[in-house]
Amino acid sequence: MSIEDWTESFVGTRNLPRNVRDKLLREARVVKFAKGTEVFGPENIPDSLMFLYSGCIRVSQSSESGREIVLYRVEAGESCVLTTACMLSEEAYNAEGVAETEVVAITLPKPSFDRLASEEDSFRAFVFQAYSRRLIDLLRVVDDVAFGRMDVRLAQRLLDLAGGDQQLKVTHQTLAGELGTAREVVSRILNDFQKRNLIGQTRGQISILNMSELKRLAESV
Amino acid sequence: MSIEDWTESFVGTRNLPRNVRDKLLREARVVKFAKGTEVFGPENIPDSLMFLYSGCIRVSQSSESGREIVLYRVEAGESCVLTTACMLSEEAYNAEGVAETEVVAITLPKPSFDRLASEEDSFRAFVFQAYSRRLIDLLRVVDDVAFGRMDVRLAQRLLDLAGGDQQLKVTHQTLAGELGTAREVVSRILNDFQKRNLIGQTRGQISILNMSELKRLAESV
DNA sequence: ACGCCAAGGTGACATTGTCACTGAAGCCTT
DNA sequence: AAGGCTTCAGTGACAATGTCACCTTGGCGT
Repeated sequence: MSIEDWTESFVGTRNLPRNVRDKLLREARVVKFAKGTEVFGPENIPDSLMFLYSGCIRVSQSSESGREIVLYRVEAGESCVLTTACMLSEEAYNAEGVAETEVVAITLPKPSFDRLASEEDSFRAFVFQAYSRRLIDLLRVVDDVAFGRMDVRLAQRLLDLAGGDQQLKVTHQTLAGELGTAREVVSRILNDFQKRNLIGQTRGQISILNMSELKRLAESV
Repeated sequence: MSIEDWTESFVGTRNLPRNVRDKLLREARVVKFAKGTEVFGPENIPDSLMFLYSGCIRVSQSSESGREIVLYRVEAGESCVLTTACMLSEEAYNAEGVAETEVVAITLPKPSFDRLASEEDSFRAFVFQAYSRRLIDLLRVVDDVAFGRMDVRLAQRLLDLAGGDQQLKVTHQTLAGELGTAREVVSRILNDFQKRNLIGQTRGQISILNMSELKRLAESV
């Protein structure tokens, strides 16, 4: 599929009438972000709605003390509502989105967005759904951070990031940033995992040795 | 203002044409909840959108282990979007809303909501704004829980709940539930506050003795 | 007066966060 | 190959927070 056909990629647009989609293709702009680039941040609030055509955006929040926590990831086909949320309610916030891979996004100017949200039920449902998903994501984060054990959360995140693989290239510091904790804590727990032969470690790399046991730990709520 | 005029109470409806408002008054239902009642919960998901005419709903999340944390409060004039969020994305969640005072709410059936969101810009903006506010609220909660010091958070919450007053009727357990921590932790910190003459305590009651110093502590991010 | 129950206190211990270091691995440059 | 730099990880001490078991107290109803 060529990028000209991006309306095909989103559940909110793929069922729209052909003429509406053609209009969208004219009105929207396609934007690319290199891996590692900031897509949005406290200093950099886009004034249009964004849809992710391809790639992955990591949305995280950071404290003054330098700690960081990953809130969720925006994947292809999803919409990034946090920027719009912030646009609407003019409160400060300190979340930022970083392109985790190369990212191709569609930005829709606010007037086009408004018209679409008003005229097209399926598009409006898509946007509401996007908001809802993020709310639920954040509920999950709150639950984890407030009530979860760090070793369990780390086990979960290892499995998530590995994505079925056994090898995993990630530093302790990065894992700490995923979970909103300190590197030392991650190191302690990983060393414990290693002693229990759940994982092996080399510099910047982790290999899962006992996936089933790690899963058991991750689910031992 | 009589309750017949509720469309006057919401920024999303008060500027609608008279005939639209009249239609709303016919379609919506007015619901009351007694203080302490569960407005929604994991077992009890309403299938309509709710607007709070009067009172206050405390939205909290609880863990299996019995701990609890207050996510935000829905005040009069606001909309409670979490229920809709959950309706849309059919994921489980364990947040619940409890009427903190007597509550009068307006429930709008989904078809009416859809029509309104489609036809009326100001109503749609109102709903988006409601979603946005909750997203921002949750970002704040994540920030506090992940990075905040408990004594600072407790000082903030005391001042919030006191609302300018000096006296405050609240138990340690309730405060723990506000912050997502354990009663013992609250007791420890309150005893520390007392030793420093910031507050006085009797059973079920706290009096703020040194408001300015408590504020200083609450803002010492 | 009595018993009951919710509210709160306490000490021991586990987990997590912070700080100040140290050591080690990889990657330059020469 | 040798040195030197930077990033990554390990460590011990301590502080903050969470958990557990158990105790005391205040207020209430009978």
